[in-house]
Amino acid sequence: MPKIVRLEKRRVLKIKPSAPYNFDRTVYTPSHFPMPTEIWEPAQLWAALCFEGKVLGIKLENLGVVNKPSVRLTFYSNTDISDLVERRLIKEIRFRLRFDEDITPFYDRFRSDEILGPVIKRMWGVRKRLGPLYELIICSILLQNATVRRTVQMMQNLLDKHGTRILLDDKSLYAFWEPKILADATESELKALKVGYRAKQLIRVSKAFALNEINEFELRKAGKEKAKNELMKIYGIGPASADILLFEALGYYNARDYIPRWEQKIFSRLLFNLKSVPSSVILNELTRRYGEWKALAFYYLMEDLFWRHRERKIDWLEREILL
DNA sequence: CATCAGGGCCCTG
DNA sequence: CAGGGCCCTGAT
Repeated sequence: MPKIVRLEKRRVLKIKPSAPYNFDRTVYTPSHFPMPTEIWEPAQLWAALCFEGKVLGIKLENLGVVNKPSVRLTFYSNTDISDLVERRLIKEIRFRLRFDEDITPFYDRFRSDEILGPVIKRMWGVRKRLGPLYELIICSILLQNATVRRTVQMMQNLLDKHGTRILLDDKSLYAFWEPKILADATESELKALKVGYRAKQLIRVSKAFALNEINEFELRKAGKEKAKNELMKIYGIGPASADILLFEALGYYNARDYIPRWEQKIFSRLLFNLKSVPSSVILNELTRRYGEWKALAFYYLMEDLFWRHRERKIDWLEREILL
């Protein structure tokens, strides 16, 4: 059982993101499996994070509208946070939530694309939020060769054992452990949490982070090819996971060179209105249409589909993908 | 009951 | 560069 911590409110501030900014569709991604590190409700997001070794809670509230965005940010913690750490934290949150990004070049270019155009209208102001590299690496390892259901279970087991459960308002959520914790764990200890052969990978990647052999901030500056190279050196990270990380942690909007089976089925429909098109053909079409924006375009298409499905069930998606 | 695939990756030949 | 094995679980 994890230690449970109730955090105290520390600081509130207001941020004005550049317009357009679609709060709900940026902070919540219905195609992703739910992470116990955060809870979303319309216009609100609660999140737990481990930042510079401290367990923190944050709450984001949407006070504006897409074309006149405004966000209230509240920090919670139990330890003192220096002004310097706080400034870095705010900077990091601005960065991850893409508050200051100009998304309009993407819209200008694809507004009249027959497939992406209508999607852009519905997804107006959506940014690709970036996630913490270490957490995303753990996620991608847990996703491999597993059903989503099992991935969720492995994640829960790990967080129950090694994470910190925090309470914010009436919400209960989990902050990740520091890499050092898993770096010092034994394989059999982790296997008890039902992660199977992934135990070895989890330990090795955690060691690399604990020893600062992988540094998220360095990788952000490294450039795409170098970053990809470094990521693929990690035991347990191959081409599929590297794509995810380049896009979701480092923000490369063209990082999409691999299509897993379940996404292949979806994009056969979205791009060709067919049941099964080879992934190589999908990839070529994606590149032909969207070039350097192909990963972001892919993301827009995918999330739009799942938002539509949320609002009004899409039969084939339910039947063929979500069982 | 057994068998198998599931949102890959590593290792071997 | 093709193919087997990997931990576990729920589906068949």
